[in-house]
Amino acid sequence: MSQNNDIDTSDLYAVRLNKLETMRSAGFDPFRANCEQAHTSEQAKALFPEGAEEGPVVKVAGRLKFIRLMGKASFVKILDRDGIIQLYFKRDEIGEEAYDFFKKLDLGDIIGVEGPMFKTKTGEITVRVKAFTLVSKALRPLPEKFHGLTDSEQVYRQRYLDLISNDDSRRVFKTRSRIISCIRRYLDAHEFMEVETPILQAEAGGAAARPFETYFNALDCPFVLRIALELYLKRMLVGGFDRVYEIGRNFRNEGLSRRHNPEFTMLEVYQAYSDFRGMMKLIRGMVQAICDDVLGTDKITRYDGEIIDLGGEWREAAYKDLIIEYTKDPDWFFRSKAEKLAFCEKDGIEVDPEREDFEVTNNVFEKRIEPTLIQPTFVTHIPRELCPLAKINQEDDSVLDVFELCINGQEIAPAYSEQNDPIVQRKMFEQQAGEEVQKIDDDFLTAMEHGMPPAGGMGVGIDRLVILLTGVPSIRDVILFPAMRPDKDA
RNA sequence: GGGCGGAUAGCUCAAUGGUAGAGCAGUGGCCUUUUAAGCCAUUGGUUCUGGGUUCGAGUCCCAGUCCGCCUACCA
Repeated sequence: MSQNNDIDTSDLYAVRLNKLETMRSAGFDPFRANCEQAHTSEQAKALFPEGAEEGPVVKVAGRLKFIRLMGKASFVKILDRDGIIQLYFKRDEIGEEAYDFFKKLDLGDIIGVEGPMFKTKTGEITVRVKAFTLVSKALRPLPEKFHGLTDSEQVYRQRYLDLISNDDSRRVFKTRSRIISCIRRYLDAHEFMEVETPILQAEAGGAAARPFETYFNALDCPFVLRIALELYLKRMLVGGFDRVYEIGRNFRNEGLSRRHNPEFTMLEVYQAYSDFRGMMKLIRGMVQAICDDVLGTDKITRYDGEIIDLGGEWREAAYKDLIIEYTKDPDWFFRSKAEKLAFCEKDGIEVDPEREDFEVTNNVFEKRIEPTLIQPTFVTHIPRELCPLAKINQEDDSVLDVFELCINGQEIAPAYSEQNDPIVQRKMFEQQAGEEVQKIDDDFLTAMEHGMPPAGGMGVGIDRLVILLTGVPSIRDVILFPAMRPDKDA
């Protein structure tokens, strides 16, 4: 085994490529087709007998994250899907040739090892390596071992590097996955059925948002990516699948922000013979199940240190009461638009004066009230203009039988007693259509004319729920590959 | 779309308008229980791109690219 001495030792890639060629020319394959991982780092540690000095033989595998080479013996740490485990390589255990090979390994290389476990003098469970193999050579260096990767652009574009080097990022995405499986378990246990509806649609319905446009070649017509799940799931109610849900991606061709990614994951749930009150129980039960099964606590610490208490009953507050409380004006809803605009101006809330009266009020809600709703709050009795798909309240026809669940200063889940009167539904759509909000979906109305059972329905923004439950500040922290401009250098 | 901020070694970061540095990583050596291991030596730069001001620009000015934050759009 002779190394090429002409290589530039400052070129990290060239140095590693040279090592790789040296191995290959010595007949060693640095990229194995397989490697037995009999135990993960956590499984191995769990096998260690309480109070003992020595443990059983384990086979673990993972990526080299730390190397502490001390002459004729070394400690290293490898990372696998469960975390980190320390390995001890000793020349007298594995022989001089193997030890020399070990010393050539680089941070980032993936190895498999076998050996009995022991405890170091500081009590750390460690594998005493008897045999090992390099199973995949890393040709590029890892990010800085202490600070990890912080350059946000690289974190998003090369998320794998973020996951390798930042523990908290690993925690967040594992938690996200567990939250979603917990939601499925919860809904399945409540006899809901998971369905899949079209993402490619001729018309974007169920919400008012600008869709992404595409073209369906075989049908020779323009198509869009869905902006909501709602209208197809309600067709399921008509079809007799009276408890359905879908967890899927929605696409909205709009701006990006700390709370918005153009593709985002929605859960929508529909339960026939229920209503928005039933949805309250469902969402609270679901979130508290996640607290129990995934988080092990119902107190969430936000990135700014504030505690959110998800336990017990949740506050209920009527939209109008919140507005009156904030504006300190009991007659707010009898004021003219001009008076409301004057209030906004005085309060520093930017509003387009062309907006409808109810939109001016809703601006006050979104800008001034919603951000203050940190503790879970069901906002009820929302003005009818704000949603064309919900039932109108029987006592007060200016409001809807709906709630918007706000936690962490964000809207987490809106829920309705779903509109099932096709005549009223058409009228509501037509009123909206005047404001060029959404096109009337005649197929949907036809379905409803066949009779849709009374039902409660709810949409849960999964990304925002994960933001809340993991305590991170931005939606980009909970989406593996957030939307970004293509990298020209790539 | 608008405002503000950022971009320097593979990574994390320094550098009054005056010779571009440190730590980690790398390379060579020492070290048989380390914990961001330690010690000695050492390689590594189109300072995002393009213009301009200046005797002299990483630093000042203009334009652009990308990223972040705020804002706007967003039921």
